[in-house]
Amino acid sequence: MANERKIDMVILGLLSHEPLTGYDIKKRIDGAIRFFWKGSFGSIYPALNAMEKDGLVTKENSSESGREKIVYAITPSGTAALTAWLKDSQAKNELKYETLLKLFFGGAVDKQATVHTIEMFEQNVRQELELLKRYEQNLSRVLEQQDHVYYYLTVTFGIETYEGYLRWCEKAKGMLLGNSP
Amino acid sequence: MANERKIDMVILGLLSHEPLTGYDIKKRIDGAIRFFWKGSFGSIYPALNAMEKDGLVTKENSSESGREKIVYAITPSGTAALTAWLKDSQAKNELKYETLLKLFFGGAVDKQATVHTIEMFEQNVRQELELLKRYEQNLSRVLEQQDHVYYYLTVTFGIETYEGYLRWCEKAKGMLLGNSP
DNA sequence: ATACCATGTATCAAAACGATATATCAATTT
DNA sequence: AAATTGATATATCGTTTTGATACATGGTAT
Repeated sequence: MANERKIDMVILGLLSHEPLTGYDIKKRIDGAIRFFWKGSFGSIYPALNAMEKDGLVTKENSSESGREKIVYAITPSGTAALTAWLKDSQAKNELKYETLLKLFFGGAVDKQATVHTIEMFEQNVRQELELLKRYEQNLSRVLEQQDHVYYYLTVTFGIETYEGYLRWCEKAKGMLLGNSP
Repeated sequence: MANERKIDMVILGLLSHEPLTGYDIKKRIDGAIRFFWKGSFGSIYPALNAMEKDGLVTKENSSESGREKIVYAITPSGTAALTAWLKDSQAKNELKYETLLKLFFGGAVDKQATVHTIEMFEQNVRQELELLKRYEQNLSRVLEQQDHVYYYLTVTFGIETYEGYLRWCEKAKGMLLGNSP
């Protein structure tokens, strides 16, 4: 049972649009993708090497423009692996929310500490939500263009959930501070 | 820079209420906690051993009722570690949504495949939401009791976000199937 | 009887994280 | 002109976590 590396699919998905370096891939993951996935150099570079050996991608040294770098491109075999994964509708969704963990065990400390944890969370959500809304505005203008729907939908997913987070934060703070009418 | 094991905090939090075996801890994590965190035997047992060596927990062989087992209890030192973590309002929240990943790269396959992926997600969310709502009903009756607020709030967090997920699923399916009026 | 499932502890390979090391190039500062 | 800074770029290392597996016991239903 080959324990399928998920990072492979992220990389293949990105390479299906254009050839990229490992560094490029990391930048893409830290961009729009970061709202629902992440990946580190420590997983990207080993994965690229393994996938090159397996024939899913090709590497090419390019020292033309500026400094030396290794540009990776997807192969037909890589495209096959990507589409096979995409066509499988089963997906594992997993969230690790340290904020919720601290809330769950909040009984061991004073309420103020837990409220503060929620406030930090709230602040971060507010910031990210603003960013997502800017993305949405820009994307809604080019929605007719091919494939932009998919990007757009991941953004609206973020907006929907983040707005839910903010509603919950208000309720949670009110309940902890005893503002029940 | 000791890379603080998060599983330690989950274990200490659970042990702060009552002594437990490793197996018990796993069951607790797979219960109410699974909506915002997870942990496997492969991390629980090694963590328990390490923490016993560090004096954060004590182990005691108990062969009294039925078969042999090892019951762990928290020490003052363990309580100190737990509260120190709880009082730090900074928290890392991270979600890995394979559903969203498949959506993001949906352009590489036919729309039906992506719609099906969303439908599978929707189905799962609907199931979990029902469960969460049952939890909420039961908890709302004992909300005055000590510490139940914290549990209750993690449940309402799940409800709020899951309801947002369902709203999004409708929108997403409509957009992909071209039901725009 | 025996089959089955929950209980219970433990380990292993593989995957991912997070930090760090190293080096080059471009832009800015001094 | 020289020095500094920050972005680019590749790579590795120890640690943590996952997911699977192994193994054994106790209770219960057939």
